Amino acid sequence: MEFLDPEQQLEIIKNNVEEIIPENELLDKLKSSFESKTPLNIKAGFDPTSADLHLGHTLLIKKLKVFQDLGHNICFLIGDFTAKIGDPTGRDKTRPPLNNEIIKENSETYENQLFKILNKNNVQIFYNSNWFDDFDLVKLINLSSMENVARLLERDDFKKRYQSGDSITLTEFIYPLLQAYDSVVLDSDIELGGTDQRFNILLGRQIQKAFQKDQQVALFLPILEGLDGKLKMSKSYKNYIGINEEPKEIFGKIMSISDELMERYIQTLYRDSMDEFEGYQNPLEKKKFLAIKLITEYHTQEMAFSAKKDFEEKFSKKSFPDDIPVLKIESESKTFIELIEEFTERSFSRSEIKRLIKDNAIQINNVKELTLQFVPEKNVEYKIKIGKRNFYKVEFV
RNA sequence: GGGGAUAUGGCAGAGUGGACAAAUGCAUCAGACUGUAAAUCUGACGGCGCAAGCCUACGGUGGUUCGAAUCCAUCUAUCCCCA
Repeated sequence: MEFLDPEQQLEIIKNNVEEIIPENELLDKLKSSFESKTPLNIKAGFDPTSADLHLGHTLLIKKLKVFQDLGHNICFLIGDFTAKIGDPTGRDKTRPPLNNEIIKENSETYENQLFKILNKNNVQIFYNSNWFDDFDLVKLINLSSMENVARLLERDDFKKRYQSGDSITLTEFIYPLLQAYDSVVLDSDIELGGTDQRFNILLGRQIQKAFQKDQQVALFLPILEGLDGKLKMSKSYKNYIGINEEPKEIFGKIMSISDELMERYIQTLYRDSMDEFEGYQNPLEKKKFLAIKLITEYHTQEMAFSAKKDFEEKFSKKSFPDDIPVLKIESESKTFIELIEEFTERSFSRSEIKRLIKDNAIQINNVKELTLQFVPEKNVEYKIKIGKRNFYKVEFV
């Protein structure tokens, strides 16, 4: 395998990266890899705490792609064991542990999502249960002796929790050590992670040294904000866009972010192709373009445009979509509320339905002024819209 | 092991015997407006009832009281201090 000149590689790698620690070591590694014609091991780890990889993860995976294209070896670590403990990073509470089945299911979905971005070449996937499932106490104690409590407590998230009197369990202290040990097993040369992974990844260097291994270089990528514009994008905050999500959903979610947040998304997600966005003065058009670009990346361009069309029909023109199946509902001696309950499959409580009616949020065939006493005619197809996003076609029999 | 503090709705956080389905903020939902599922404004926001009202809810259980989120007992959980 022929490698690019190390200096050139470094230039490419540095793009859209927050920080590299230490940068000169990275160059050294690239140089020796170049001379010996052996690829570097690039580690990135994910805990399978959810089934979806989301846009936040893609920043990292795209960077892996960069390394892959440069000919290096990608070590994708699925933390199926560590997921059971829960990464305390950025937490203000102890994370609830996950059970084995969920972890297993999630792990399986990761691989195919991963290869939406990466090629299969030079990618190795590791599960850390392989070495942690029978990790014995002696080893654990030995590992624990390599770090001290004072340093752990200096970590910002632990410090805050400690000072405000919240609980920190001993297992959470162990987590960073395990992540660090992964680097030992994988002979990691470079570990990628969000800036919030600073502590964990740097601890990897320390532990590798203690095991008399070469130390990895830490490479930090920007953190993507969640849809709320406050917290980081994460499944557990329910503020994410998953790359496996329906195009319509992705489109909608993008349209729902604030104009301000859109700018920040463009900057973090498309820092390399900012110029494509420059032609758009109008925030509406810009947002649509962002949505199309994203959907095209993880689905197809065709789907992206159809999602756009769908959005415009539904929300701009407020027209009723065609592709809604007609539900047949037995309406004999049922009240309006009971009928709504039935065709919405109880997505609303009765009190909610009443409120919606009161707020004029339910419209039937474009009529909004409804009362609880409304009695539909039989054998007629009704177009029913509840709120902005729920459409039903119902025929009462 | 000893002493102390705390536990409230999706989250944060008031309330310390009746006026409490429980202030306020965030989140959520809806309406108006709009070039946006943006911003802004308005309203709703436990369940059941057309309604009067009823039921469930302030960590669990059991009491005191006409009446308890509020008082007492006990249990549980978390935190702090001492050892």
